[in-house]
Amino acid sequence: MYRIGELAKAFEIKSDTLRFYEKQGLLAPSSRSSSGYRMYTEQDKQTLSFILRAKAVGFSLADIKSLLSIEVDKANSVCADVKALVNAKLTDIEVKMAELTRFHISLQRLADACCGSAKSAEHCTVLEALESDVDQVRHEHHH
Amino acid sequence: MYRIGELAKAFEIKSDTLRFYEKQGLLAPSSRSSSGYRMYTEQDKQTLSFILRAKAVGFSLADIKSLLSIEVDKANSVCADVKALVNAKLTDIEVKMAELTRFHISLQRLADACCGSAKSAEHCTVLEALESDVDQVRHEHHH
DNA sequence: ATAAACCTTGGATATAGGTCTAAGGTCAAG
DNA sequence: CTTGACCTTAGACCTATATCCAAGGTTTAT
Ligand SMILES: [Zn+2]
Ligand SMILES: [Zn+2]
Ligand SMILES: [Zn+2]
Ligand SMILES: [Zn+2]
Repeated sequence: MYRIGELAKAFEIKSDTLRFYEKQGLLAPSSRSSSGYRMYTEQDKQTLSFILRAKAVGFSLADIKSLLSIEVDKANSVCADVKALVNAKLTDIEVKMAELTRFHISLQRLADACCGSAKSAEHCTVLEALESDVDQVRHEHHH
Repeated sequence: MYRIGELAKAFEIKSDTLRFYEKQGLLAPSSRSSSGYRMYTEQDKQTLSFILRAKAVGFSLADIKSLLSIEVDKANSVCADVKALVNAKLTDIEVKMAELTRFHISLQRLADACCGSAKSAEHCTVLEALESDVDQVRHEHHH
């Protein structure tokens, strides 16, 4: 069992953030101590880890809540609902990954084309590489 | 040449957003009409496309500005600087992709394990699938 | 027994990224 | 030559996601 400050420190966030998540319905401690302290279990810690990872890849707190709420509501849901929600999130992720891949290709092409020397970048065609639709970027490089 | 409203409409954003990007130093129209209207070129349109794609994959406007500024500053930069910045962004992208992949695996595992039927999801172990570190999720599924 | 950490409610402030309003000027169509 | 769409600026306002602070009280650690 972790107290709020311990859990916060473990993830390098503030206690305030945990109270905030609680208010937002994302993560409530599994119990309170007799003196009223929030007591977080390993399970809570896992959930927090999930929340932070989801945030890191661009899900909003609302998105995350909807994922977490599957658990809460599952007594009242049917598998078809669960599966539909999960599949929707899978699609979101696939879209994000496709965009990232596209970006990576552009930037990689640029990095490859740039000599990386200490000479002026005057002719280094960054934006061309970034903006053009793949394939036809020419790098007859300078210097 | 596009007027602000035309360009905005083409990307389904507000004219306000374009003015905002201009104030933030992200994208200024190449010229103004005699009456002061912002006039955007094809090149500007390409840059906007770049900005929006970068945003869509989670780069902040500040990040994007730093990428765009390579172009602006390149007369004063050397290839080494350009390459360093680009490589840093490549690393960012790789990190995001790794996280997304991890997420995708978790969710996919869940989707696979869930029967998707109209029966109660009471035993559908969503959070277990989401939270556990890969590999050891057991789905001896219900019903 | 004192400090450090925690609790509460409630509100202020911050940052990012817009979105809207007010008060006016410009332009194309009928 | 009027109407309605579009433009200008400056600044107010909004949401999401926190972070901080106040005031007053309790608990835990040393
Ligand atoms: Zn170069
Ligand atoms: Zn070079
Ligand atoms: Zn199921
Ligand atoms: Zn099922």
